[in-house]
Formats: sequence, C-alpha cells, structure tokens
Amino acid sequence: MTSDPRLSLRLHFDSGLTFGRGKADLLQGIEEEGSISAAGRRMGMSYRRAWSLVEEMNAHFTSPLVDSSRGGARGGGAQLTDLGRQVLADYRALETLLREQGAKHLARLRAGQRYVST
Amino acid sequence: MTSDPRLSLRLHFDSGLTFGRGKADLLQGIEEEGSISAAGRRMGMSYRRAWSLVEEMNAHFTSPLVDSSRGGARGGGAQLTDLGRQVLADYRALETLLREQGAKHLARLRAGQRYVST
DNA sequence: TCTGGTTATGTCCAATCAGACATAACGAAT
DNA sequence: ATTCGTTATGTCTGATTGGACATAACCAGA
Repeated sequence: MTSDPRLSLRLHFDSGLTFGRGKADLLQGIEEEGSISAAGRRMGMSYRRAWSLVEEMNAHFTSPLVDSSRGGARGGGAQLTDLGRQVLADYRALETLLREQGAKHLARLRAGQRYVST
Repeated sequence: MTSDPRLSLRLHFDSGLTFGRGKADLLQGIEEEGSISAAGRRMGMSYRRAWSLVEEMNAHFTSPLVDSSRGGARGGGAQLTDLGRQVLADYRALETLLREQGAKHLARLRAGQRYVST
C-alpha cells in the first residue's frame, strides 16, 4: 500500500462521515480489482463489510464514489466514479502531506511510545 | 479551540495508541486548568472518562504526559509534564499543517458531501 | 435454461465502548 | 478532627460495532 503502515490518518467530517485508511484502501482496491468482493478479499474483509462501507461512502456524497453493476458473464463488478477517484486522490495527498511535511512531529510523537500489554 | 471544528485528525500509532482531538483538547484543558476534573468539566466529559484517557495516554509512553497529585487544600491537581506539552504541541502542529497545507484537498473532500439522515 | 460470480440485504451474536453511579484515599488548611 | 475538592478505582448497563451466516436478485454466456 502507498502509506506508512505505522500511521493511519482518520478524518472526521461534520457531515458525519469518517474516512480513514480502511475506506481509502477499499476504494483503491475496487479501482484496481474492478469489484467490491475482490477488493474485500484482498484486504481480508468480508464482502458484507466491504459493501457496507461502500454504501456508507456513497450515502455521504451527493453522487456515488462507486458505480456497481450485477449479473452478466463475470457476475458484475464495480468501478470508481470520477468523484471516487478524486476523493481517493485527495485523501492520499493528505496522507503524503502528513507523512512528509509532518515527519519531524510524527517522529517525536512516536519516540517516547511503547507497546502496551493490555 | 485552536482547530477547525469541522475537521478532526486522528492518528493511529502501531503502539496501539489512538490520539485525536479529544485527547489533545483534554491535555490542553489540564494544562490550562491545572486539574483533570476541571478539564473534563470544561469539555462536558465525566471525570471518570477524563481520568481513563489520561491513564491510557500515560500508559502508552515511557514516561507520563500528565503528572497528578491528590489531597491538600485544593484537593490536588494535575499538570502536563514536558513530554505532555511536547506531545500536545506536535499534535497541534500536525493539525495546523493539515489544515493549512491541505486546505485545497480538504475543501474538495468536503465539497460533495451532504448531511445524512441515518 | 442453467451456471457462476457478483451485487444487495437481512439477521443474529459477541465484543467492545461510553456513560452513569458509587466509593475510597488523600492531605493542606481550618 | 473535620472539611473539601480532587485523584483513583470498581461495577453495571445500554449502545454501538464487527463478524459470521444466510439468502435473494441479477444477467451474459455456454
């Protein structure tokens, strides 16, 4: 994946939408796999959950991020809409911004941390 | 508060610590009020919860972020340690970085969102 | 017409989390 | 000794969340 596994950025919008690594990776998986279920499998996520997240994202925008169709030879599939690609790109850009420009602060934040048993 | 109420940044560290606006505001409240309970009250948070968050933060660092004492004329109190102040400052810096440098991306992300009934 | 992989949904249970309450310990000042 | 505001914990319950299953609908192609 493109982002630092040691850090995860989650954005809470006042629309009620929470958008973090999980949804971003899911969108990216859909884009690359062409299907919600394949993207879910790749992430070790049940189809039920993947679909729920897609539904949630679609519901929070005035137009869907994911465009899906069912039936047909290959069962159906899903693709990102232009908006979906833009949302993904913007999130990735923020991730990169944080990781690169915020490196010093992140390093300091991590410096004194330890793994906790409980 | 210093940060955009419309956006909240939450960091997931692989230490297991999750650090977002809530804990940052709590630390800031403790610094300004000199007490965990006063900080909690100010945020409309029960003392139980505020104390739990402090305990969690302290446990995730090799040295505490909050230094507390009990008893005495004023009942006791709490202050941030140097590490506590540094953690708060670093988080605020990341917030600012995100808000300022990421303004364009954030604006785009918000642009198409709508409030959702359920 | 049958198949197969996918989308689309419902339901249920366990686990985790948040809030409410309750209580004890503490110690400087009076 | 009593008081008072705070720190420090325990417990309980309701709400939210996540995971596991189960099932129906869909439709190009064989």
